[in-house]
Amino acid sequence: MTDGVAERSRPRDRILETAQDMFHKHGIKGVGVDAITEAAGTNKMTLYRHFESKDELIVECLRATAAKASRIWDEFEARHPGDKLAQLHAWVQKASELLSADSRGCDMANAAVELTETDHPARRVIKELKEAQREKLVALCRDAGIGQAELLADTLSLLLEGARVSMQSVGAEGPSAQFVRMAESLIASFRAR
Amino acid sequence: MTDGVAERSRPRDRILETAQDMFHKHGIKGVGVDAITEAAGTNKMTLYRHFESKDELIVECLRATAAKASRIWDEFEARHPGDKLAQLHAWVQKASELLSADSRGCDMANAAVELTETDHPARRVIKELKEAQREKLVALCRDAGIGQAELLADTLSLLLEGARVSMQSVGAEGPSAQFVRMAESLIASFRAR
DNA sequence: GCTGGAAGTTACAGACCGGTAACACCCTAG
DNA sequence: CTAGGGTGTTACCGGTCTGTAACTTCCAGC
Repeated sequence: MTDGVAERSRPRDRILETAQDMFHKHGIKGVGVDAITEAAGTNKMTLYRHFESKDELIVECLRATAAKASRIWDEFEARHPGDKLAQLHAWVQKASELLSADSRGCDMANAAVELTETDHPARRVIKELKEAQREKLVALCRDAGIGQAELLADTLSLLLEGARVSMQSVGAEGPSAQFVRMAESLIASFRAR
Repeated sequence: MTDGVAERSRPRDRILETAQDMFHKHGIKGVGVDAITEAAGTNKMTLYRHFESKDELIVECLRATAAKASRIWDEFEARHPGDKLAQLHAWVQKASELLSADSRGCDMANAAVELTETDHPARRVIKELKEAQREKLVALCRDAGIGQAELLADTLSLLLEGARVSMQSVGAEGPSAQFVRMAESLIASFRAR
């Protein structure tokens, strides 16, 4: 039973992809390595030949998520070359898509909640990605000609972060449903200053 | 070793209080019942005489958290009787205090992240509390004479929720540091309409 | 002082966890 | 054909998890 994600590709890739999916759906502590390897159509030994521990697998999953996120930013630039304001609106649009599905929120944020040990290796990756995202959004706001770029970027960040976690508590019909409206009106308001 | 929280009081209360504290610090799945009872200066049998399962203990902890939260709202009314706008500012102030400590965020939201089973008994409690909080904040905004009360309340909710989870990813010096500024300027902006 | 119930103690069941050892297998590169 | 690396299989280790059984101890109310 190769189960879903697991076509014929290299075991390492299958494990990584399956782990990302299962961590997202069931939480990191809610999934054992046995379950991952079984769903990936392989076995525990193979996992431990490619990853030296579950913690390292977690880190690698988060890195993969970070790489995916990075690609989205390239897409903004590719679709609206030079037009930073359009890219900012594209960011809002993309963010709202994350809220429409029944997604379980941001893998990074969720991992930060689950992995309470302050020295867990995953914490570095989480912090790095979140800071990179912040810098990108600040740059986008600044280059779009907005005065208080940092403040707008941080506000938008918190709104999205809040919307993604709120969905998990009260569902998509809660406060997160108003995200686009909030974000767009904020942008308009900052532009008017 | 009665350890911190556990003075001489009824075992049930000690267990409840200790569990709340440990769940908050180490996460729900990161703490076993043995560790809780030991820290509470009692033993596992006593725990299972008062709570029929760990899941029920979790639910009871969240209910206690909800009760605490409810008391805070009474405090707003007591300190600024009738003055809804002052109460709204008190809410912002209180919210910011939650961000200054090295707290691990909102127990409800964290539980929603950790307990991925959609039919987990705790989910009802989480949703109920979050919806109650939302209604209270909406009422506060409306009674403070703000036009788009729901939208302001939802925006403030998402900002706080986002700030509390952002702290866990990037620390208190990240975007969450600007929470008060964002909230106050939002309130001012909504009042001006 | 006696009694009854709450609390503590010890031991255990059964499952699952992360991680490893030893060995058989297959498939491809030379 | 052959050699060797990647993979699969089975069994296991030691630890931890929730939850229970059987028994003892303590203490307050009568």
